[in-house]
Amino acid sequence: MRVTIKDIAKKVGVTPATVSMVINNSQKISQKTKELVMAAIKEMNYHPNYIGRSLVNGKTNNIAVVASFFASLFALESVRGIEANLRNTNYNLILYSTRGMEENERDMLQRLFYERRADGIIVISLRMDKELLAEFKKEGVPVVFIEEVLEGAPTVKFKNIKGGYMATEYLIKKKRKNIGLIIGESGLNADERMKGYRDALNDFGIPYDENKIVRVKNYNFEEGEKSLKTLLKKSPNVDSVFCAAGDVTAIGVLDQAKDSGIKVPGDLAVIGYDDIYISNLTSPSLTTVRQPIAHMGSQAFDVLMGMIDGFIPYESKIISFEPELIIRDSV
Amino acid sequence: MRVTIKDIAKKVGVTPATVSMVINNSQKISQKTKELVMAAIKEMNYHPNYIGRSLVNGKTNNIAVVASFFASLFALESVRGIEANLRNTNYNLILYSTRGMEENERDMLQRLFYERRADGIIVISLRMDKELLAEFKKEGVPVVFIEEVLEGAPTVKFKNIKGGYMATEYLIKKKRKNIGLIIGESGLNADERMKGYRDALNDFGIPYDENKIVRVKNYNFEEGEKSLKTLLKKSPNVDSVFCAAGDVTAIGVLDQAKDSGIKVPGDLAVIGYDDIYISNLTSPSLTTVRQPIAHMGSQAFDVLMGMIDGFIPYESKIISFEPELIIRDSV
DNA sequence: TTGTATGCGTTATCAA
DNA sequence: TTGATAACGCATACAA
Repeated sequence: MRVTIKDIAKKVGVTPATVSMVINNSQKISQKTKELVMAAIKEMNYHPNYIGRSLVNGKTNNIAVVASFFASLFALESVRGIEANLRNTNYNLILYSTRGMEENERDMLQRLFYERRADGIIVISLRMDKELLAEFKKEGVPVVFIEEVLEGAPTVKFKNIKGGYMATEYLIKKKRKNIGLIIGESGLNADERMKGYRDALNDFGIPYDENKIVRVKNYNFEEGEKSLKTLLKKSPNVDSVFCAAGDVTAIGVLDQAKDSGIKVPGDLAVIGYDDIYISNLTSPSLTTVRQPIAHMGSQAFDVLMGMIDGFIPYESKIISFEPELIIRDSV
Repeated sequence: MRVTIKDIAKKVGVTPATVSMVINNSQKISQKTKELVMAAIKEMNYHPNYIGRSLVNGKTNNIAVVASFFASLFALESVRGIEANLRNTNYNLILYSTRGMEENERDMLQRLFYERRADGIIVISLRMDKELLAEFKKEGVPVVFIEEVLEGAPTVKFKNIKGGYMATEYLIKKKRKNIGLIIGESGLNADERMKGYRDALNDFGIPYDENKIVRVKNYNFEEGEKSLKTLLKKSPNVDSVFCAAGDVTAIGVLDQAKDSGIKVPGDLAVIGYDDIYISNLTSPSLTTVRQPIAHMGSQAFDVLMGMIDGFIPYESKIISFEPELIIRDSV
C-alpha cells in the first residue's frame, strides 16, 4: 500500500490536517511537531499524491504544448526552450500532437481544459478559432501562441519582415541586382518574409519582378532543385537566390547549381533561412537567417507562467524576436 | 462554474451514480435513462474531469517518457513512434527530460511514481539501478527500456552487432581489406557494433588491428575530421572507414577527405550509421546503416500497454530490431 | 497551535 | 434498474 498523509499522521500522533499544514509549511505549526512530522515523512518515504492535491485546489501542475508534429526542427527547438525554463518550476510538460489531423484539432484542444488536464497551454503554429479561445478564457486557462496570431491572447513570434529584409539587403550590398525568391505558398511567415524582400528592393530602387518568385509547398530538398530550374527558366539573368522557404530547400538549390555547373557564390549567391545544423557543412557553407527558436520557446513559457500567476493579462500582445544573419560562404 | 456529474444528475432527475454508470456504459441501465442522460451531457457540454476519475480508480492515463534530451534524432524519433500508437488510446504523453543532469535523474524517476503521475514509463537510453526498478515493480508501475538493458524489465533495442557486421561485410565484399573503425568510447551500442566489426573481419580471415580503431566522445562533425587524420597517421594504408559513431561524424570524415584530396569512394570508402536526413544530400551521398527508430518507439509503447493491461509480464525480455544497410555512393 | 468537519469529482458497493 | 453511501488523498474553514 502507498503511504499517505494519514499514515504519517497516525505515526506521529497528529491529524492529517496537521501533516498537510506541515507539508505546505504553514506558519502556525510548532517547531516541534514540524520536526516530528518531517522525520516521519522521511522515514516512511512519503510523497504527496498530486492527484489528491489537484482535486482540491483545482491545479494540475501540467503545461500542455500542442503542435501538429513534434518531429520538426521548429517544434522541437521550441519544446527545448520551454523545457529549459520549466525545469525550475514544479510544472510538467504534456505534449499533444494533432499529427496533422485538422479534424481532431479542435476536439483535442477542447478536451484539454474541459477535462482539466493542464493549467496553461502553449500552441505552436496552429490556428484556433475565436470561439474556442473564448472558452479557454472563460475557464481561466491561459493560452500562449507561438507563431500564430489570434485576437485575445499573447503571441510569441519572429520578425519575419526583418529577416526577409536582412537577407535581401545583404545580397544587394554584395552587388547582386537580380535576386530570385523561393518562398512558401501561403501563411503569415511567407507573407512577412516576402514583404521584407520587397521592402528591401524598394529601398534600394530595384524593381519587383514577378518572374523572380517561385512558390513551394513542402519545403524539402527536391523542391529546391526544381525551383532553381524553374527560376532560371523564368529569369535567366538571376545572380542570386534568397531561399526564404528554408535551409533544406536552399541546400537543394546548392545541389542543383553544382549539377548545372553554376558556381556558388561566383555565378549565383544563395541565402537560406533557419540555420539548420547541416548548413555549416555544405560546400560552400550556407549563409542563412537564424532564429533563436529555443530562446523564444523559453519566453513563451515565461509569458504563460505570468498569466497563470496573474501578473500578465490575458490579452493580445505580440512579443517578437530578432532574426540574425549568419554569414558563411554562399554569398 | 464547471459542469460536473452532479449537475447532469440534477437536471435529469437521477443520482450521480447513475450518470457515472451511463458514462462508463454499464449494461444495467435502461435505454431510456441512458438517452436522457446522454442528451443532458450533450446539452450542458459536460466532460468528465479526469482528476476526479484518477483519484478513485488510481489511474492517471498518462505515460511518461524519460530521456536526457529530446532534441536528439534518436529521442525525437522514438517519441514520434510512441506518439503514433498512443494516438489510438486515451493516454497522454508526459515528457521528462533530465537535461543531462545525472544527479537529478534518480529523484525525477522516483517522484514519477510516488506522486502517481504516470501509469507506465518508457526510459530512453538512460541507466537505472536495480533498487529503483524494484520500487517501480512494487508500486505496480510498468517500465520499458529503450536501448538500455536492466534485469527485470523489457528492453526494446537494435541489433547493433548485426549493424556492425553488415557494414563491415559490405566493405569487405567491395574488396576493402584495411578497414578503419571510428566508434564511441564506451557503452553497450559501441561494444556491440565493435563486436560486429570484429566478427566480420574474423569470418573473412582479416586480422583485427588496434591501429585501425579511433575512439570518439561527442559524435560530432569535428571529431570526424580529426578522427580521419588520426586514423591515417596510425594506419596510412586504410582503404575504408566504418564510422559506427554515426552519420554526423561520418560527414566530418567525408569533409576531411575532400580537404586532403582523398577521393571517396575511390581512395577511401566510407560507411556511416543512423541515416540522418542529410546523408542523402552529401557528395558523395553516404552509404549508411539505418535503424527504424520510430517503429521501435511504437513497439516500446505497445509493450508498455501490454504490461499495463496485464498480458505482458513484468520481466526481462529483449525485443530487437533489424538495422538496414542503405547503399549510396560513398562505398 | 492543533483537531474536526467538509468538500473537490468520480466510481464502486450495496441495498432497495 | 436505480439510489444511497462511502471512499480515493488532500487542503481548508472553523472550532477548540
